[in-house]
Amino acid sequence: MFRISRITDYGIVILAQLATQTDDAAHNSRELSDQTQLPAPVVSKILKSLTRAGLLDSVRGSKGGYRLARPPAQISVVQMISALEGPVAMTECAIHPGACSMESSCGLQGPWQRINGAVQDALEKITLADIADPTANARGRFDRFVPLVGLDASGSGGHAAPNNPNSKEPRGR
Amino acid sequence: MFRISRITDYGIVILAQLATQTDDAAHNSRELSDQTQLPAPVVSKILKSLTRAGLLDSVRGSKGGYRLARPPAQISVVQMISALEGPVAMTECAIHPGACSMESSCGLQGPWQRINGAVQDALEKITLADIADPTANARGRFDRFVPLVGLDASGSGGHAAPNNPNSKEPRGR
DNA sequence: ATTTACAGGACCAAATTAGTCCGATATCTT
DNA sequence: AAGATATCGGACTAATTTGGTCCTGTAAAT
Repeated sequence: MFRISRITDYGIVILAQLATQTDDAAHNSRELSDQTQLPAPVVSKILKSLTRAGLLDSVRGSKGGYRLARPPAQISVVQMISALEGPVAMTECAIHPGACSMESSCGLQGPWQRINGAVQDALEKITLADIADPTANARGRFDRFVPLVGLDASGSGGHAAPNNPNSKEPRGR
Repeated sequence: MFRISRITDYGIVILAQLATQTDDAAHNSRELSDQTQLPAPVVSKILKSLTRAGLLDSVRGSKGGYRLARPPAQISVVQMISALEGPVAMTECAIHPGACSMESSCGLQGPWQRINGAVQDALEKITLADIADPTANARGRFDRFVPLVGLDASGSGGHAAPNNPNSKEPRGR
């Protein structure tokens, strides 16, 4: 666990797709659905969210579509996640002081704010430009090892491919 | 969103509680439930998971209970999260190469592994000793500002307090 | 005017998560 | 030896969240 949601996952795929387009034209929902192989209604929904969050500009009407609101290097992972699933907040108290009724007795708000800040810093440094850069994909791969407690074999799969009611085989994104 | 699960949240509270105990005695489930004000069955369940993951040692029978398996400084946030909700993996492909059927067409495994690594690094550096240290709580608070996209007012609350079917007021953890 | 495409939500089904409970086993006390 | 106290492991249910679809309205181009 500790995953981003599927919608966010898809959203980043879509953003990466848009980042690779060299022209400045608007790309419509159907086109992006074809390119990413993601279900059209889902793509549409995600594009709307990204637009509302200010990551995309939209053009209505015929010849309309979407384009990045700013250069890929200025769109961080934090922004992408925030756009699609709300602020990066590992706990309620990390960003909403006063929301938790136990706040007075539980002395963990401070630590959580620190932890959350550390995660945000890490995610802030990585941008859409890094993600969409094809050479970056090969670099940085398996270049570190982090021992995991409880890394059991129950990989449980799932989470990355859209549900396909007809086949047990995930058809992937 | 992008939250840890409630169980993990509780688990860290429990671990912090155990870390503050100065004696080397085993503390039982009921005692910890009283101290943390968390529902007894939930505390029990969490303690079992933490034991299975190797973060706690358990003692059976009368006078039995739980104690930390090692010093708080040697228990990182990554380990705590991993123990209760599986490995820290923002996407499937970040830790399970081959699990996603789109892996060949989607060029994002590399980036995701990097992103995941960055988050793990951040979470690795913070330990139970930091969390349980009362002076650390005051420090590190509001000492940074990270602009968030989409930080709307829909705080939506919730997630931090156990469900109480009888009262609409969350009774907190 | 018609066509194309975004905007915003309502809505349902499926999957996850939270929380409870039970029988079995191990250990201490008397 | 018997009884009391705790953990162990897992089954089970209810509530919440998420994923995904669809429908009505609005804006722009032809």
